[in-house]
Amino acid sequence: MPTTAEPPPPRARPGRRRSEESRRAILGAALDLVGEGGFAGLTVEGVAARAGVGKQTIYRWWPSKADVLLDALVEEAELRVPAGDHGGYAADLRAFLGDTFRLGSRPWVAEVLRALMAHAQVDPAFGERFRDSFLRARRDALRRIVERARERGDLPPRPAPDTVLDLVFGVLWYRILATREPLDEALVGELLSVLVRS
Amino acid sequence: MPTTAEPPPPRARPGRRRSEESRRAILGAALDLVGEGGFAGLTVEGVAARAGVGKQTIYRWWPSKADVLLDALVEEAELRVPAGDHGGYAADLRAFLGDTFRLGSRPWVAEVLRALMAHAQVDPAFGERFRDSFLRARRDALRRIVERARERGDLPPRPAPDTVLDLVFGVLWYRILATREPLDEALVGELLSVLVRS
Amino acid sequence: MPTTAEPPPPRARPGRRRSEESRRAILGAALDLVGEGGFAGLTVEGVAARAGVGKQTIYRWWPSKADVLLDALVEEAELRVPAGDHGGYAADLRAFLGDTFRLGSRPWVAEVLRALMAHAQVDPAFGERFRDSFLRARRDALRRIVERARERGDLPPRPAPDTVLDLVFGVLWYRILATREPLDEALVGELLSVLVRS
Amino acid sequence: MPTTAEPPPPRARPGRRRSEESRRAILGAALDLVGEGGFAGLTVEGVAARAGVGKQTIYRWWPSKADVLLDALVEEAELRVPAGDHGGYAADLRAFLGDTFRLGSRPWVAEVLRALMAHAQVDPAFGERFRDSFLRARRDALRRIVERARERGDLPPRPAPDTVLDLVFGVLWYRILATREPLDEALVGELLSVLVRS
DNA sequence: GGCTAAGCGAGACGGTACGTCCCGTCTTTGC
DNA sequence: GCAAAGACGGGACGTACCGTCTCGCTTAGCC
Repeated sequence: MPTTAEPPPPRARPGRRRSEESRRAILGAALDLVGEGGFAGLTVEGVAARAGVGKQTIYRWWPSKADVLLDALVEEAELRVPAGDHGGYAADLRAFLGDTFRLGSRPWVAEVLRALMAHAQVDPAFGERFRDSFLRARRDALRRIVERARERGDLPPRPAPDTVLDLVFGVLWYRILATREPLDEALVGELLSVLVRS
Repeated sequence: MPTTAEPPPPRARPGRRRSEESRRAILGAALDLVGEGGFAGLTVEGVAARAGVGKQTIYRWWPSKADVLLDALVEEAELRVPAGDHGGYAADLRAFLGDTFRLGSRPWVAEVLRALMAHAQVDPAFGERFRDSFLRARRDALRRIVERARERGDLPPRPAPDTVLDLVFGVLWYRILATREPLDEALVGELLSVLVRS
Repeated sequence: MPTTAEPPPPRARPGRRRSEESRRAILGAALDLVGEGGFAGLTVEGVAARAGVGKQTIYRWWPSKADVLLDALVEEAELRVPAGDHGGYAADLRAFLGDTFRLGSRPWVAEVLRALMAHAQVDPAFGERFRDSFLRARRDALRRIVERARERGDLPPRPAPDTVLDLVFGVLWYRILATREPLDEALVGELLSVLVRS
Repeated sequence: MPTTAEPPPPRARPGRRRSEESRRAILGAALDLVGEGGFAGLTVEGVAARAGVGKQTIYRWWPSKADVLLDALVEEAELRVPAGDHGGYAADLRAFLGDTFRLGSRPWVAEVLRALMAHAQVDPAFGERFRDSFLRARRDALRRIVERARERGDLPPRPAPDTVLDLVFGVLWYRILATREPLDEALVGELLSVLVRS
């Protein structure tokens, strides 16, 4: 008799359930503290104290304080992947860049992104998680746009699809991390001129 | 006849001179420790112990351990600015990218660059120093190449000079920090195709 | 029937309890180190290392290293207050002096007493604690003996009770701190001849 | 021909002479600092800075900062030994106690005495110097008085001469170090009643 | 209703590194 | 050769957080 695949029972364990209230308080406190003192001002002890929570509760659910922050970012910033179809490569790109830059222009988001990328360099385990979840999702969204253009025959022969991703995210992160210049409409135009060769 | 102002004699103060031996030992120890354990393994106490030096001697001459590392990088990697004239924009660019990528391909250099950029996000004061010295010098070198091309009439109308800088360094840093893919010859080709529009 | 007020239960707080093992290890390490290198050889770092304990655990429970040492002395030396009734002033005094001198003749006790009195001069806050707890308790014990003699009519008119305390403890401490001559039976006789005027 | 003993030439060494000005500035600065922050506030670096002097100059002439302080005390307090003859034991004692207590009642003197006795416990080498010079001189002064009384037949049979010294200096130091009660006329009376048995 | 099993706030624990203070020494220029 | 200046190796300070480990308590499913 073949065993049928069971849908995993969503909840059968005894014991107290995870506190939604604490979870929210922790994410909120993490954002608060990063906003106030940058990533250097974000400590597990500080989050616990601010959230009115025991440190153990944080360590129980997140492997590091950067993971807390990443969760907070995803939850708070409504990080939808904007890969909708706007009828053409240029229009799709413009929409993607507009959405992405608009998000990265909110100061606290930029601050959190800086903190995450910095921590990814220092904590290799988090670095892997960060690349494999957050960064990959962003790349995949843009890759879908490029792929769609290729299928349409919309895509210029150069630069190659992967280079498109490197150029777009390279400039984005470089401005956030290094020059701190705004992600503005002018930059969208420059990028489009490079990528679309109108 | 009035005496003309003399250039001030470079040294007249009393007191023991700064120890060149200690300075070198500190820079060497910093590179060693970063190589062994990443930036997380770099501590002022560790550097002092490894270099056979008092902690105060480090704090006396560098504002933070990241500044030590930056000095060590500049001194060790012979960071010459490769803006020589190769006869044309494409050739100049190719030379610059080759030099730069060759340097960034050495693993310990990449490790140090990651550490510095990460610390620049966490320590705002160091961030400013890092931007205003190291990053600016790199940008200026490339800017001179672009400028020379513009004077020659060699420069394509798009992308704009500043965008060139953002694209080149954006991709460079993005690969170092995020994707960790190699800075190889293929990337040089891709960049040239975008920037020169052959 | 109303319930009568109950004495508060001695422990209801959450959180891990203080480690008795660490407490003992700290006191023991403090005595060891003073024995080996005098008070100058007693450092918080040394105690922590020797006791296998974090420095914070010491700072959490004692305001200074001298307080650690005082606790260790009180605990280790079984500092009972020898104010038993031996039938008369002279006998009481003789018993008190014998007990006290016997204690102060143990080399490590003398070493600790020197360290405590010295630190009391250097650290005013500890000085106050030292006077108000340790020194006061010793004085009170002798004062009870003198008081009992006064009630019995046993007490000579001079010296006044407070002067008795000053003379006894004065000589005791002077020998410990200054001359370092032994606290021997001869001194007991001399003091008795002065205080009792037999 | 026998060589005649030459009187040592009082000054023949080459080089700059010891600066009297620096010496005075150092002693003054030491007293200032002890007055301001107790012995804990007395550091060699502090004295050097306050006196406008190099640290080496201090180390050249004094083995420890406590020796500086001792010199300052001796120089400043005009520590004459008051063993003049007043015609009888009681009168001599009264004069000695009066002089001594008057000196010890000046707050800065008491502070310095506390510091010296404390440091003598912590630094064994200084302890020996302190006992063999300062403390011994005080004891000798009182011993001369007692001796004179003995020769006159003025001295009571008890307490023994050495006990007299222990009692007097014991009470004196005990008040300075432990109880911090004033060295007043009442105490002189009490001591006389014990020592003279009028 | 009692039992077992989480999860919770609280907080003490062994550690590591921080940045500072001061030590006592050494080295330089200048008198 | 003494003096001021000041850098040097070293050691301890007291603090801040780390990540772990009990506590007493609460909240859930299960027999």
